Amino acid sequence: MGKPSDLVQGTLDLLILKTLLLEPLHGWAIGKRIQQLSREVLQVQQGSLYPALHRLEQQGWIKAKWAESETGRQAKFYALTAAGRSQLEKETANWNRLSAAINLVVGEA
Amino acid sequence: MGKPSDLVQGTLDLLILKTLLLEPLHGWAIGKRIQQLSREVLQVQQGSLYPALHRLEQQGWIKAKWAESETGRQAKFYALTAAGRSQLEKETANWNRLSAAINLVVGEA
DNA sequence: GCCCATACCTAGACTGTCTACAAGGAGCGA
DNA sequence: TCGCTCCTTGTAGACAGTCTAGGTATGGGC
Repeated sequence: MGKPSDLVQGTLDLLILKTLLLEPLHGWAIGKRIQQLSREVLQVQQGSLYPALHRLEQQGWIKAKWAESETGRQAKFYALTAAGRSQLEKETANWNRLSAAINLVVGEA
Repeated sequence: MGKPSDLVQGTLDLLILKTLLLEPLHGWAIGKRIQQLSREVLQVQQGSLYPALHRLEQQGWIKAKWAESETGRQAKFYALTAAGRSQLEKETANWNRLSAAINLVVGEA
């Protein structure tokens, strides 16, 4: 599992889906966006990111399309599907449930 | 990784250390305690719990001692060491940092 | 005698993340 | 033109924590 210093295991899918909720993005931008939104706390390694994207695409939660990036190059843009949106809701609820439960254990005198 | 439905990956050590902060407990009781404190949300499987305890003991964060349980049987009681206490602080801080970062990403319109 | 709750343990599979590497194009300064 | 940096995608292999599924043993209640 490497070192769980950059990410909490099992939350990457959630983070990716969430960043795609507003607009389609290409892989590289997704990593940057997560990093930026988390104020540089979360770092998504490429070796984690790309396999995750392929995983999500295979599940039918996101869909890829080649297009031109902001810098004028070809990039693979991923967009949330309907199934992806419902998956996002599910994962968000689960995260809230579990993190709240952990805080119950951790956060008491 | 099985299914991350019962636990958030990488948080079990933290949960165990925290439950041992107040008083030494034996393995079986630790699992029950976590389950109870989290209001039945977190379920610690024995196949996760015992390897984790051995791992923590090997790191010098907890220390085992055989004693009699509440039900009058022999049980292995684990107590937090000094190193374990500082590790608990470290892991707590890390959890707060990371979960806050995730919430920054997830919890915005 | 039998089952259930307590209490410990392990082997093997699963899987997500990490490190490290590979590859290529665009822009830019020297 | 050479080399550097940034963008952009990707793979292979190692690593490690959790799960499933099994095992052993004791004591109490029926």
